[in-house]
Amino acid sequence: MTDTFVSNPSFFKLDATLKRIRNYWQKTFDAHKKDITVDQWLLIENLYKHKKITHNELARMTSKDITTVSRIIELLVKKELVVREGSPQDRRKVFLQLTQKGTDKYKEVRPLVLDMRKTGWAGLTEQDYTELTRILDAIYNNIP
Amino acid sequence: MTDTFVSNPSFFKLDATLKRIRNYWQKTFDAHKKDITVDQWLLIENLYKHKKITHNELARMTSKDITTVSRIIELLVKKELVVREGSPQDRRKVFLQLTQKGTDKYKEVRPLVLDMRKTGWAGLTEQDYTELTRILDAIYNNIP
DNA sequence: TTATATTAGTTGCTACTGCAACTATTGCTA
DNA sequence: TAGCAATAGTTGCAGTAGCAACTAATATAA
Repeated sequence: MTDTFVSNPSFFKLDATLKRIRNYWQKTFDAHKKDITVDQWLLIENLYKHKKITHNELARMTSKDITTVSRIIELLVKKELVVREGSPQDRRKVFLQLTQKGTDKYKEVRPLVLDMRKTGWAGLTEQDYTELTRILDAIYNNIP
Repeated sequence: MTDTFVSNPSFFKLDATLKRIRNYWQKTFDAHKKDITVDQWLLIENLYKHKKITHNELARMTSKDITTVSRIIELLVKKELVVREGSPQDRRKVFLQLTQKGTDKYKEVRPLVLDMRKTGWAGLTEQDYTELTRILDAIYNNIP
């Protein structure tokens, strides 16, 4: 591997791309008055798929710090999109669930997200997707 | 492009990989007592390369908001790694430059960064790098 | 069974992000 | 040249990120 190669700013490119996507998503949510942030959406999406999970599990699934999840959930509870429910078996645990309003929000926002993903991948192939996944996974797993 | 494909969480994978890299870099900086954050490093790196630029130019180069750059620079000035110098030609502009201490910091930290890049790319080829760049650029340019 | 370790979650703190509103300065145009 | 638009930068605000220290509850080991 050449030195030029190693010096190249892949970190920067990842960061720039992600920011661009995040920005686009947020602007689209705002334009459609969805009253939601990108990260709030990510939590809702996972809660929809897994129905009833704890802060910890949600944190692992979303690659977020438990602290961060706890605070985003706080906001979602205030918006009445999520309810917290203590576990009777283990009183340390708190189960999270979408409310009806939360489920409705999911169904409202999901089409926007699908559209935006299509936009982002325009002109790219499934092969490209596989490659991207492979390379990102490799980098991820290289890091101690 | 299939629906399964579009539903796949590429955003999430990008985010997770970037967080992992960022975390690894920060922990390495801390372990070597470099007293610097990853984003502070990115600004220093660009100031080293471009010597004398404004907040605006630095923001464009790093894909950061001018606001963010302004505040990170504030911290770097406090650490005496950067000096601000008003432009006599255009009194709205402020030129930024590394101090000697800032230049020293750059030279101190740079080897760590090169090592970490090598670690991240272990087992991957230049071809992989080219592919990643191509795909990320395509996504970036697809976004309106 | 008591002491200790582990686990779940919250709170405090510092830093990065991005929008909106603001000041100061410069450029452009009627 | 007066008036307005554009540009550079800062400040206020809300949200995300992650570490450290904390509480509460559960699990484990002497």
